[in-house]
Amino acid sequence: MEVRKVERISKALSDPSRILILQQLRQKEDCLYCHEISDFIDLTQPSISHHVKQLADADLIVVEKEGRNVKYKLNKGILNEYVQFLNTLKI
Amino acid sequence: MEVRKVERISKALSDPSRILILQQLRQKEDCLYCHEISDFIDLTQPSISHHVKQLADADLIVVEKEGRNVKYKLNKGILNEYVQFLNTLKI
DNA sequence: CTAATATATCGATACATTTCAATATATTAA
DNA sequence: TTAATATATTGAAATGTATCGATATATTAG
Repeated sequence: MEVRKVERISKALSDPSRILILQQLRQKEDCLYCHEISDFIDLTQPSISHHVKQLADADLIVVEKEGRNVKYKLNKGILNEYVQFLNTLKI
Repeated sequence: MEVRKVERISKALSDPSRILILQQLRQKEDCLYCHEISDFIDLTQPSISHHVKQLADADLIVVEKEGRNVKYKLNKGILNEYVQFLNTLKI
């Protein structure tokens, strides 16, 4: 994995709201709807949209449109690649 | 691992200079001296000191004084904990 | 087609981070 | 003890990020 990508993923993971979104994604068994996020994050809609974008730009989540709703899934592949990179740092 | 800690480690990992320091640490087989960092990072001494501090505050590196020199080691334990946290996001 | 709903984008402000020059501290050498 | 070396801290400028209100876009409902 390229350093630029590691940077971007790390930055995406460096915010409490975004970590919470990923944790809820796991709890919801990998299928979180956009409008559900405001249930557990006390920020305005544009702010939440911004955080989701960071996660999507880092490829940590996959965005799927369902009519006028948006659904997110965790991209386990990229998380695995990231973990693999971290493991290379441990010799 | 607590979310605050995940945040701090992620932030430490979100900068190219800091990633490079960790990579060189691995190459030097876990024993990098402070003054060696300027060989591969083109920043002033205070900037390098700042980056090293971020890594140390995140517990990613262990700092050891050797006379007037400072030596760094990777903290593999914390990296393992971080990876373990990331794995909990994948169900 | 029009109104309502869901999400994204824009522009501005507040806050955080990076970087540097200058300076401080700590250790060794002379 | 004084000078030299290694690293840390401070303060400031530049840049980046988070947040919000306002607005745009896209989809569905009526």
